[in-house]
Amino acid sequence: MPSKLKLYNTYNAELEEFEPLQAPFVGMYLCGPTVYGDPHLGHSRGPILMDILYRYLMHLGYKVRYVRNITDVGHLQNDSDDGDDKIAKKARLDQVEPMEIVQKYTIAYHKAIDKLNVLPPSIEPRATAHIQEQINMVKGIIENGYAYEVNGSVYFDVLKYAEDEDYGKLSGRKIEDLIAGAGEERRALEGQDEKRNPNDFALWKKASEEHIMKWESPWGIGFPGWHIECSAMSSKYLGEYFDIHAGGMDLLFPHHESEIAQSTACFKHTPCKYWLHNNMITINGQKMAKSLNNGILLEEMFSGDHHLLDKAYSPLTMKFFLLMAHYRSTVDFSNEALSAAEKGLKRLSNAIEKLDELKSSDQSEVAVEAWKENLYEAMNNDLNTPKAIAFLFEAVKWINEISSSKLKINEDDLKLLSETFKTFFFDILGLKLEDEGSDKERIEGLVNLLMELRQDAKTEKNWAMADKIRDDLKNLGVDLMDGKEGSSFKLN
RNA sequence: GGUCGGAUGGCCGAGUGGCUAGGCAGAGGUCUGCAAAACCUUCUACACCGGUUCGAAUCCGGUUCCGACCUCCA
Repeated sequence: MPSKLKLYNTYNAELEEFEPLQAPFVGMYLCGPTVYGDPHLGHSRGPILMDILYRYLMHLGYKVRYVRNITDVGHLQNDSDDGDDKIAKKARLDQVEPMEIVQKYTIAYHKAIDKLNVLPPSIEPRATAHIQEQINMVKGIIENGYAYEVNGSVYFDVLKYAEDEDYGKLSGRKIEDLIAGAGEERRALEGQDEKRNPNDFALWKKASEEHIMKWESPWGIGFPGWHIECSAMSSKYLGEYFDIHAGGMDLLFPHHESEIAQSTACFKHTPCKYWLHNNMITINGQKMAKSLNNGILLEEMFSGDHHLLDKAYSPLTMKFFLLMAHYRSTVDFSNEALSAAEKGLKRLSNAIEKLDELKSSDQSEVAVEAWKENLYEAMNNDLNTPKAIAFLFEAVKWINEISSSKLKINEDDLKLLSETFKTFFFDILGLKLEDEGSDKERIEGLVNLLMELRQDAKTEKNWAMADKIRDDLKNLGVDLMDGKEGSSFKLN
């Protein structure tokens, strides 16, 4: 292998060579979804990024433990809310148990994510199943003097922490700016009067009477602060210092910054070595927001049932589309861009299907070895999937030319080309050939029969009949193509 | 307002001091009864203004525009 994997570490704001703490083992953590609603586009990018990383690390021979949590302790509903637990609130509206909501949307999340051919994580812990771990961590932080209790709530003492540690390093913020930015409005917000400093954040919150999801703790009945769950679960399953922690850029501050502070306050060192952050998704150039009425659920994307979508886009089209952009760039969804991805993926898929039928020659006019190195080089350069895909398209051109005998390749090169192409397509990028349905064989037989009839018509120069067969089949979603060696067909 | 990131051809998107990114769309051609597919060829580019340099889309400064975060919550 010519180069080593390099990842952009947000923590140091630079590209760094990836060195596992304890090779060949790698531990990685992704902040998972809050399961109080149907999964939308924004829920897909993190898992897809991590899926690529997970697959690639395993491909490189690492033994990876991948932890992706389910946040099932919701808190506030949204910015206009009044302090109820997010999940509990919805539960009351729907007259069901909170865990029923959690169950429903966890399943919805899995269903949608599975369609993207994303591998399941090694461990998928739930926040509600780790309350004790969270309490223990809060205790540890209090013992170390970085948190204080007020009226049954526990807050992290940011100023105290900032005296000893570099608070704000991850998100590039200075504590002075944060203090200066604390305006009047903040004081009006719930719980602010209990804090010593507006920047302090809750580790444990006292639960009100109506609050449904609550637990006993040394500080009374309450529920954990948001940030602590990831710290508690990642340290439990990956250790107090692990390799990779990832999430969306929107989580950089305050969530990840707080995780670092909590872990450092509790364990005396940062939680992990590499921080990866994927950029956000926009739709027609605008961010996805309820107020803009442009939020798209994953199921809506797959069914096409949304006012901004011209048609349905398959899960793999969507995955491929996301992979055509680098994970640290924003990616803009539009019908035009999605259909471009759809056609591009088809081009790759067609090439894969041709791969096994290629004939080798004695000589080779293709630099397969260098091409393979380019592919790895692209992946090693901070998982540059768009570049890797560009190289796959280069190979598509070769495959097509070899197929039409315009280019020669010898047996060894063909084998290498085929193996490498398939490895990247299936194993590393996690793509699949789109399912053409279970009746495939029967359809093939039927279409072959019609093609024979059409061939007879053509022999008799009965063009009207030949065209009728072709056109009617096209209306049924079967495209006929006449080639030198007879006709072939493709299902749409 | 603060912090950070971005602005590439009709669309999407890599790249980076001198060498074709790639996909989609467009144009011409090969093939074909016609068409499609495939292949070949090809057009459109680096927001704006200065500067550094033999040379800048790439580095530096400024301008404009866009995005994320900057509160409780997730």
